[in-house]
Amino acid sequence: MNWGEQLREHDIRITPQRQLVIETVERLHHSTSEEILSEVNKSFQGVNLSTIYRALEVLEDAGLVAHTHLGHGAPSYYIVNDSEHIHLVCNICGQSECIGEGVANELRVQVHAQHGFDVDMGHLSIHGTCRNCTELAQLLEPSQVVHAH
Amino acid sequence: MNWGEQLREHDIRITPQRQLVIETVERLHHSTSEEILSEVNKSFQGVNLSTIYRALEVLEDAGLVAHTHLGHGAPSYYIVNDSEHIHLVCNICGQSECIGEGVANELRVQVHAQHGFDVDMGHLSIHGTCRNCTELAQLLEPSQVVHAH
DNA sequence: TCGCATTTGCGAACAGGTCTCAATTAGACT
DNA sequence: AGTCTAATTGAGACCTGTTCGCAAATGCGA
Repeated sequence: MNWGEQLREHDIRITPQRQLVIETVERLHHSTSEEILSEVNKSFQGVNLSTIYRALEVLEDAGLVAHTHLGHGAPSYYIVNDSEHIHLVCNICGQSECIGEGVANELRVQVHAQHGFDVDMGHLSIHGTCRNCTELAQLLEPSQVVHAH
Repeated sequence: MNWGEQLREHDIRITPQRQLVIETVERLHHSTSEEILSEVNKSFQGVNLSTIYRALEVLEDAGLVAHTHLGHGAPSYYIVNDSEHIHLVCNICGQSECIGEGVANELRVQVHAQHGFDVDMGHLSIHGTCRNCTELAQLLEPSQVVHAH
């Protein structure tokens, strides 16, 4: 099923703006609303930021895109049928890396068994300290370590 | 070691405002900056919101308090030496429940082994659908399900 | 091709958080 | 106890990310 059909299933009209948003999110893999806007505006001026937000909202409801939070700023949007992955976000350097969702399978099963809670894996962002920053921190006084955001 | 000593260790001055913030965060268990402000203002008027933010920042650096994100709005602060726990946040009803961090132990070990990444368990919030909302959703048309935030 | 509900652009408004700066104050040192 | 000074505070302007209201434009079923 292509995205046009998916939208029609949800009684959502197909517009150039929405098509642009889907294509841009797909192309950028992970992007904030501002990034999507400036990318869209490279080929079509006059598309409004609130239109981007509204498009992302309906596309998210339709299950075509999803978002997660990398860092404290704007959320990051991605195409749902991209291979499932979760994010490791470093609190110190702010960089994030994608990993397969396999490591969280045990977690999902246990949380469901023990609490009846259905984990949204795509939304899962794991914060902590990446390998690089752990190694760097060992060379520095604790007081010299500055956190991102 | 009490919090006064912990602050002095980090060359952070002890002020009535900071004491109020620590006591309030401890009393409320989970609270946003606005909630802390209005709670503090019940006993002492004139404390400023930016002071709350600055206090939370230094207390977080000193390792006394930490925050996590429940929902899309303001982050939620808590005392670190409260028994370690992680949060399940329901995307539909918006409610969150605390669970022991045991279920994520396997995740932490694997992420460290495979990626050298040190998971910040206190910051971990797991989003998804709670038992209640899963059951309710089965009684409704999909289109009737309205998500929180 | 018409009709109309949906969608858009635009600007104002809002929420959460940060910054600047003058006035105050904690705490080290007489 | 009194002095000094860097850290801290209150007040308010400002910034970023997001939502809202409304008139004009438009997708799409009939």
